[in-house]
Amino acid sequence: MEAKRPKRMTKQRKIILEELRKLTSHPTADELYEIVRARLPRVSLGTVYRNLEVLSEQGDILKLESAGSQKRFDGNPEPHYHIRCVQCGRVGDVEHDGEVVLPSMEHFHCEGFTIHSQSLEFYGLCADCQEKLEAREAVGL
Amino acid sequence: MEAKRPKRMTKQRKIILEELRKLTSHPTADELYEIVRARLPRVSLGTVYRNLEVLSEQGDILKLESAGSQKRFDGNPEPHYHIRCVQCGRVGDVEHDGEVVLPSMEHFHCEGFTIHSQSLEFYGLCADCQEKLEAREAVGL
DNA sequence: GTAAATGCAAATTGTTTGCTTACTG
DNA sequence: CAGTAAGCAAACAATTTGCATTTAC
Repeated sequence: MEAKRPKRMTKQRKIILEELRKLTSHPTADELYEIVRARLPRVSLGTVYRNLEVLSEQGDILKLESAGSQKRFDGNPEPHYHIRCVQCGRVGDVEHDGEVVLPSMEHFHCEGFTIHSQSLEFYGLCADCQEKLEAREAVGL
Repeated sequence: MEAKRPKRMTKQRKIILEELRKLTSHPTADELYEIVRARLPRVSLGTVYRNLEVLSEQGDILKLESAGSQKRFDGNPEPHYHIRCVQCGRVGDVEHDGEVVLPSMEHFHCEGFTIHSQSLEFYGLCADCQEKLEAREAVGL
């Protein structure tokens, strides 16, 4: 049994992580690519994808796959709740007052699956989409 | 303001819905396409996609989205909980004993978003992936 | 020095769309 | 018989991969 070789902290990986940590916007890979390009003009989109994968495997960031067409990434690896705009796919962090008590996992079961975790997910509209919707309604749909 | 024209119940749409209703496996569009082809050899994958879209808009089925991977479809449109295999993406229905009480939505808030709904989602491993994992562990990873 | 990671481009995968023809209501 | 929907193929979008070269350790 061989030891797992260590991952290298390349300049690219470091900058990708730094830039993602600065954001609270849960960017997609290509959004982050555009940002990282300001500091690394020759970086490739493939490198961004590869690094986001490695960083999320290592638990340094979160990969959000819940819905929408593109994956989004969160520089804050601490478990927390997310809301997704059902219109455009944008993701936000959800705050809560007091402690959140989820129903105990023992009460749930599923034939053919081993349940490992559960999460509460929120859906709604982001301010932009909310605004667009109201503008359209004002005209009479 | 015009009335919405009714959707036609074509042979294809009917069979796609019937076959999806028979399944509890939450198939992907191409899995369902293969099944439907047994009854409609000349059906196209595009037709399956278009119909799954229409049927989910009408609330006849559920569209289960997961970013970056394949959409899955559920012939049971009643709200219920799902588990997703973190390895292969397969989806199962989660049963529960007693009533499920989720934390009240008033305790959650998110700057820049209007929260409309919340849902509990489960993650784990399907029997196949669990088995493969155990086989690999037995050899010493 | 060596394996891991990069940049680049091409390949894959899942899904959508344009267009002509067929068929439902 | 009007217009929705089908079939087919080509287009698209997001992500992944192969390979020669560079770089971290």
